[in-house]
Amino acid sequence: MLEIKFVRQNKPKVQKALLMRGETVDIETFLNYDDERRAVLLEIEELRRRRNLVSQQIASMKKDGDDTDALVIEMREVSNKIKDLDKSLSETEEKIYKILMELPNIPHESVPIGKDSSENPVVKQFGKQPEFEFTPAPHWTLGENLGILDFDRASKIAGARFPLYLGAGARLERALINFMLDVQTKEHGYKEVLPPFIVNRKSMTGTGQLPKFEEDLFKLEGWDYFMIPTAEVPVTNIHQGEILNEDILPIKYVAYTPCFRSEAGSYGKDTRGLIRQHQFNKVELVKFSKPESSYDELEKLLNNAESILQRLKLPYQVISLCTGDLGFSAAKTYDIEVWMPSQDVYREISSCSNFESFQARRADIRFRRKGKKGTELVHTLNGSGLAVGRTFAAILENYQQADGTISIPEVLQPYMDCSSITKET
RNA sequence: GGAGAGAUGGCCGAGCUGGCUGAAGGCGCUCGCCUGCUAAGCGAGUGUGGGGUGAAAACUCCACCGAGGGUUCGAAUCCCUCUCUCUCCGCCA
Repeated sequence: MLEIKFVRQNKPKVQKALLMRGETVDIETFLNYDDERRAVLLEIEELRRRRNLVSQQIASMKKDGDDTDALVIEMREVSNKIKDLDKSLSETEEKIYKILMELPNIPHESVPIGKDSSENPVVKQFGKQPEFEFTPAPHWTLGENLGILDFDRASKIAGARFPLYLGAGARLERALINFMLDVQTKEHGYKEVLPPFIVNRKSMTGTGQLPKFEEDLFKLEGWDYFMIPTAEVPVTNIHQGEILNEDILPIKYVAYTPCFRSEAGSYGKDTRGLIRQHQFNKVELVKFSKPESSYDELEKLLNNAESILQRLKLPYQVISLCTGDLGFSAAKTYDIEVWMPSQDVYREISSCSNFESFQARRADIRFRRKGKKGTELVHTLNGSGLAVGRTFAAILENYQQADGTISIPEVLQPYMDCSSITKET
């Protein structure tokens, strides 16, 4: 959410930002509602002031035994007037709120301008793409042949787009989760949290999934509860409505959670394999930062996420999302894309964003500076560190051998108790 | 599922027979003072949001005592609905 005052005072800037995002929102109408709101507010406040004054007068007159009937009658009318105006005010505010909640964040000045994902520049690359003396198989073929993935049975249990890991596959998934958590907690100073996987409407609104993107979520029948699409939601909302102490910033959390997404509108895309599932595992990094250091924190967060791929020796590249491809709540986003040999393409495996005060304003997360009065909104950031299912897929594909077995990256071997996955493991 | 108790400022905690209570007191924090009796004492200050005037400092107004309604000239205080927390019973793990 943007601040209404900011929109009022920076109309050209907001309009330009929306245009660069390819959004069409009528700021003019919005600001007219705001004018209307303030005009009515002024009137209401004047009436309230008068009522407050006279009410006190009535109190003291009663104490003296004076007759107050005339004043009481007059105030009865004033109160009715206030009630009417209040109603019209809340109607106007409703309209303003609706627009405000669906207004996306302003991109940071360093975000490249572009219309869609085809214009996202690559900002760095790491690792060498493996060369195979055979045609590399896709991970679903490898996984099914080894008996560690079973999509047929998964669809029997739940349906399309659900994973079933078996044996060494289940162990590899768990090894990855533990490895990622260990690196982030032991080496990068993140605090591990294990949050609820179901959240209420307020939390979803706080991080920006609602009200605009309800169709992307799984909602619980008969409850105003939603399955989390990412740990970002419960973890960012840990500090919802709080005023934080300056000296505990930045706060760094890492959380493993399953994630649930309806994937509405993605029919026909990535129909095979682990890339696009209704349920997948993710280790998420979340930060709360002071405004002046949030972009430094974004770079560090990105590096922390990258370090997982570096240790797994998986080739990847980092792209900076351009204005037209930026997510609703983000001011700036880097995507990390891992090399997928079977498709000869880099696939998104992490998304690291700075939301600045956009989420903090919605979720009401502030901090207080020492020796200064008043509070300020914190900046929130998050990034995958990493999407586990996609990491699993990348390992299968990049580490596949001619005989269809998978060698295990060295750093994972202590977690796996083996150095390769064969049919026998 | 049944019975009861509660929700007040950064925190703790009064007020709840309606009217100088935006809210006592304490803690914390900030600034200043003092200091031979040392994690002390003294003094002052210290909520949030919104509006108006102003270049700004500032001044001023309105709202906020879990949320939303109601009663009333006037509500933290009375009534209703909802949410959450706690205790006891039942049930399940």
